[in-house]
Amino acid sequence: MKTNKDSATIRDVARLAGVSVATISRYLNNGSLVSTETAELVRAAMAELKYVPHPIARNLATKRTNTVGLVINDIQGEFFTPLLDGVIDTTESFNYNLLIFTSKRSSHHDRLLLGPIYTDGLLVFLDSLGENDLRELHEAGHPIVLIHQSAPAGLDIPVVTIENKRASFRIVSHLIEQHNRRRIVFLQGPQNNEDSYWREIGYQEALKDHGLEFDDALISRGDFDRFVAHKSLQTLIQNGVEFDAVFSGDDEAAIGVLRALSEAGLKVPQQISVAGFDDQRLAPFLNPPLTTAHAPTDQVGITATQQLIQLIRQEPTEPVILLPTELVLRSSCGCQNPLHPEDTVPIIR
Amino acid sequence: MKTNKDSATIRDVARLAGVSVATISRYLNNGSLVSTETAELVRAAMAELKYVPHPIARNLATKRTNTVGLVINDIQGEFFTPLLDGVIDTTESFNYNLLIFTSKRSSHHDRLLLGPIYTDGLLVFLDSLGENDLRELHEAGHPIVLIHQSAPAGLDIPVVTIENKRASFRIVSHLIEQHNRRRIVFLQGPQNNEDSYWREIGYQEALKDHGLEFDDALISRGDFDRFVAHKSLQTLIQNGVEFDAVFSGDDEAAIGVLRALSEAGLKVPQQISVAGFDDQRLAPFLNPPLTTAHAPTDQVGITATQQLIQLIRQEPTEPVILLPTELVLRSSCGCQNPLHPEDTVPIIR
DNA sequence: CCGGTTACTGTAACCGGTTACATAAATTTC
DNA sequence: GAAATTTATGTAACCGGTTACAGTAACCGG
Repeated sequence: MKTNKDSATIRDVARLAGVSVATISRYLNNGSLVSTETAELVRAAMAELKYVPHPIARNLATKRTNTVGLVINDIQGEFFTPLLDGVIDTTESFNYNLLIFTSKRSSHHDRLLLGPIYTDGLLVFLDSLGENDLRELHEAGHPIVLIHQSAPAGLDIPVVTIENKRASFRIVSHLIEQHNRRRIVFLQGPQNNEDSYWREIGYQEALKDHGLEFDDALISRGDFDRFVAHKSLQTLIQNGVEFDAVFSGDDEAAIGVLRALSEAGLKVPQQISVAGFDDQRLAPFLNPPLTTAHAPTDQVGITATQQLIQLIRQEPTEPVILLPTELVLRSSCGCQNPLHPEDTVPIIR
Repeated sequence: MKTNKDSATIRDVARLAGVSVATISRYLNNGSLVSTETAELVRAAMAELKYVPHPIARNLATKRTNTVGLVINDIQGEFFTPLLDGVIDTTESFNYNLLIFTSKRSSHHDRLLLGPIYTDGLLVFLDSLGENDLRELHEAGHPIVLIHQSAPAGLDIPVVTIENKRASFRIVSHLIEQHNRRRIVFLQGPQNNEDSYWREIGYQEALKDHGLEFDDALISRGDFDRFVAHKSLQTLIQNGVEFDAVFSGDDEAAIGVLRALSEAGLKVPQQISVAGFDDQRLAPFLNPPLTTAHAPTDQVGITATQQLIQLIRQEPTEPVILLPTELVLRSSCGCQNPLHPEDTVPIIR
């Protein structure tokens, strides 16, 4: 509509300033290459024309895009928002753009090849990318940082995730030491989920450390899903398996656990202690409020993005970063008096 | 590392196929322009070289980017995930990329000018963009769709939002008709928030429709914030204002309301009915489970993106789309028996 | 005063596509 | 069978930047 439909180009500026386009470009990219007087001319011309360099033309010429890509397949889920929040904060403060790729549809190979062209580097969440794609991108020299997933054998791709094992160890130890629990159910996450793997290791180590023997019958599937966890617990109860606590693998599964226990008439925490993992937004609102481990998901986003930018800039990076998790004691383990009505309507996370 | 460091260009393909670059380009963009035999040659050459067109070069030449931008300032908040989910689904199915802009930092004017170059169109959420920026972009002919915010006077920018007034009317009518409430508190959202504005109108119309008179003393601020709502309700109670229900404006504020009522020893829903708006993930987990209106946020994302793509393609669009909201009756209004323990550990949203 | 730096600047090729225009062959029209 | 049209293709300019290379002027040391 307006006359500024096509904005000024570098050649317009050059003409107005009476210099060559190379000089404008130099002024833009490294001011020190231009004399003070010329710089002033250029500045004036740019201002007059309201010149803004065309980033796409620049991308094409430099083969840099100033954009990082986030590859993720499941947008749902509580952790996504804080993760993205951290990523955005960091990309913004380094003046990078953020492009989101999801691999819901199997258009993988079309889009993946686009990735390296549209972005200077990729943040890859969980198993959003298969090993082959990962290997291919990495070997093509494209910077990648993995989130909540370790690198396939032989690929030195930096990883950022959370300290699952230690937190899991502490949760289980807490149930044993403070609440005198002896038969603690563990619900596994989805197949091949690394978070779940380490949580299970932490669980086992805590048992061992306290002289409790590992009982296979206490291990069941939760899939980080309330329905699956609900079903698993029902089965456990029906089969008459004895237990006095449930470590549900994550908070989402804890919802199903609490439900199943409630339906079976089992009191939490009086009869059964329950603990989750993640400290999702709704954890304090469960009944009773859920004891869990706080996963610093926003920090994961921040740290992973920082690592990626360092990688892009060819600065040194850490091969593996484990961010510390923090125990959050609420009522479901038995720590606080769950009869206080206020506890069920918390105002603070 | 590998030999494919620099991938094949259109000229490589042209050489191998023994045709001109223009022919390759034509084959790529409109197959019907090249003869069947030539097409076969081109196809073979492309396959042999594993040729993939360089999207950025294409962007530069065509001035189209196949990318839509989402401008949003608050990543936090429950509604963001479903919104984004809808946007991603839709951009993916139309083969568009998605670029996220946030305007946390006031680097507005640097980045905004980038917007139109990096993207073919913008989804603008709430008040992420000031009226001036909006006007400027719109007048420069850049496609925009507004989400949860109506267009500034004189700008015919399509809008997608939810049907606040009707849902609000139904909630309040429900409290009056089914639960015989007469003095219903309404907590306003943040200043100038349009959702809140229409919810308040709906509230007033429902009162009027049922012959109840509007009482200024029952209106207070909630700001869609649990702390603000908590404080407001405390004040109301201290001042001895009589009321028998609270419509908290949104679910987040309802948390503070429930807390304040619980602290004051007021029973929900026996003495006071409470209703929220949005149907956030945690609404069923509040105590008692919250009666609210379900906001179809994922649909908002889908619809807005569809509108934007239509706008980009110069197809006709709707000036305003109001998506229907749905009443979700739980216990906090008095509808279900809140003493059933299962109700406080729901397994279904 | 002369060869060697240093500081600026311009020319022009290049990044990898698209597309207006021109041309030649094939087809249709009368 | 000539003119008009259609179909297929090539040539080269263009999108808007960057940058290798070359050239000129000023500066420096001996």
